[in-house]
Amino acid sequence: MPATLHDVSRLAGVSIKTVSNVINDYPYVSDSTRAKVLAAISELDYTPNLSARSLRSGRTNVISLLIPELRSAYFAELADSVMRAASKRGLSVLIEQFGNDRESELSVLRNRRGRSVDGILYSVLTLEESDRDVIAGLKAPTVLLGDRIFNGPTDHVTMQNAEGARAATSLLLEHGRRRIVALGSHPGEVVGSGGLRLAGYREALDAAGVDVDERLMVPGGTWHRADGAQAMREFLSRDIPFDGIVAFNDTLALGALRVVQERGLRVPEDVAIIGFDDLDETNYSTPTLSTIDAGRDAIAQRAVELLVRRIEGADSSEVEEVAVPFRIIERESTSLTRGV
Amino acid sequence: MPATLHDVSRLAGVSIKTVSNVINDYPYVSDSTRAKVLAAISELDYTPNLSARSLRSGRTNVISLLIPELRSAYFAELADSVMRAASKRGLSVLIEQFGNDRESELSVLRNRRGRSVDGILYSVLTLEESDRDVIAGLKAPTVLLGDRIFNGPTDHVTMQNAEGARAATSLLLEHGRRRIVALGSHPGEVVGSGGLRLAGYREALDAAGVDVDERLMVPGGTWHRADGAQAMREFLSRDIPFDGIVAFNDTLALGALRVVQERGLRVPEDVAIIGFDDLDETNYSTPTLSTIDAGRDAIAQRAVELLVRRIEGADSSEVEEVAVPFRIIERESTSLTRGV
DNA sequence: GTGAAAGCGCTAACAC
DNA sequence: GTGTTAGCGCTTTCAC
Repeated sequence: MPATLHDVSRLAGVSIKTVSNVINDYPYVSDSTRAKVLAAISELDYTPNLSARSLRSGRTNVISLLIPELRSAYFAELADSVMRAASKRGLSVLIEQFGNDRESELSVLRNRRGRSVDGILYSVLTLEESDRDVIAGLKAPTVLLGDRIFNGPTDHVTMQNAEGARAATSLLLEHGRRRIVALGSHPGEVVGSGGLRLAGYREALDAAGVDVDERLMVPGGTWHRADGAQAMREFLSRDIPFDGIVAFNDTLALGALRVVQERGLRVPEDVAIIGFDDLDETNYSTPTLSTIDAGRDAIAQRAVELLVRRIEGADSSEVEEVAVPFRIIERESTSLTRGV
Repeated sequence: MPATLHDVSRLAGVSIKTVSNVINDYPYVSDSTRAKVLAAISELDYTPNLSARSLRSGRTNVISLLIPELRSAYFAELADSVMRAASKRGLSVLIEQFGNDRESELSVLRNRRGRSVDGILYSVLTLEESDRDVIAGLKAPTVLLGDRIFNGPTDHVTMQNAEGARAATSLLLEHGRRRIVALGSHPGEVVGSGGLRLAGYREALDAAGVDVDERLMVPGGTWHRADGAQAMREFLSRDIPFDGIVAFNDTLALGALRVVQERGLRVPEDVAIIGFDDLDETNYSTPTLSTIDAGRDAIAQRAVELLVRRIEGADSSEVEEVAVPFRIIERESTSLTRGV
């Protein structure tokens, strides 16, 4: 039976309010009273009951992070960033996974009901602008991450997908590559990270006056390593000439890297490869992987910041759209080939 | 202002108790009453206030998972397994990271106080048997994971470290390797995954009548990829002959793999490598990595099961020590070398 | 089958 | 500076 405020107040010989004052750092408590109370707290090993506090205050100090899956390195690193940012503000993070298909994503959104969190960070995977009512129906302030829904009902933090992909593609072009595979595009997709990155790829080719060959746009399933490997195997079997790969995330790139080398092609000499996300791992592949750092850490920080603002309610201003800057990181998989 | 039970009862024209009965599937409610109540709930978009429910019931339906860091693939995969197991039992998981050193681990344990969770799964990194009072001081039923504390104050689920490492080493021995590096050992460590795996390594060598060479025991820092790479660079600079590596986790193995290949050594021809953990990624390295599947998924399931038993309080029996079985998974990094 | 009412532990308005 | 007290929304005992 854990001790309550009441127990503490009795032991310290003061009222319950005084104990509460001490706990909440209310300044006007005499030093001697404070000492008595602290002694009682420590003797009883008292800890506040957070459920009671939440009930009373209407705040839980917990936020939810909705992501497709934690096993993906990108989301693990994102979750880590979010937890650090949240912890600075005294918030805990409850992670909820929804998998990789639209049905389970919808179902998690609909069934989570008011899970008694103060706010929600939701990394959209498959939903679209037309699903905005599902998002508006969430029972807590929400900030969207990801790139499928713009002008949604809530604040939104995103990365510069098109610009990043454009820079990645331009880098390969500068290195003299002309037959560049876009790995991870989904046929006909215009929104979402895939669609936007594909647009950036096209822009770069156009700007350089290089023909766009639809056969070089290789779909990448759910962007896992196996998808990258599988897609490249299939692509290689079609004997289409190529000398570079812009992969739409690092995991795809690493899968492709493996397959390309398996076939005896050298990276970067025969095929230059660049990914997207700057996962820890890209520093340790053979060769190390060039990539776009899309600003995952900044995204987490801005998102938590915006969410806290909404939670505090101090700010009922216009919905914000924030795009954080990206950085191009060149490593071995594209190096030493300038001017070829 | 969210609707309360009271609002619902008023709209449905019944008492608050009846609404509560409907929500909690109490059987003796007439169909017509139930229908009225459900209609009111849906009209008001009512969701129970979990804080109030927790305050009243003393249960939060949340468990904490304490791990060193989510960015490590192993812990991301473990967290995923735990969340799935927990979700089957209606529990949410609050992940708390404590980093990689003893001080922060202790500090998180001490300061988390009664964070109002029903139970705690704690993956021990640096604490030892002598720290058992810190663990006993946790304010909720706890199940330990990992391999530093046996005969602790709580249930404990572990993997077969020594047996797994022994099997891994034996595999290389069977392939004719005699100069096998133990990567990730910490000098003088006897407890913990590192100490146990090193013991298994020694056992295998002894059983095969192969001399143990202390110079082949290479420390691996915090078992990250960079540690594996760094340790192997240093080891290679010392020109000690070797033909195999038993790495104490997959991440170390992947870091080592990279460095070994960088130096022009062929895997598995010149150096056979085997890891530990069966990370998703080991299927996609070049070459694919042989490894020990230590049963991460089974560990998560058993741990949640044990924790739930303690939470329900139905069972105050003896503390349990559970070791889940392991599996050896042979891939390219050790293949084609039998009998060399 | 349904209703009235107590109380979980805390915070904060208000009184002294 | 400190004490009293109402009430957050829910579950549950006990009447009816």
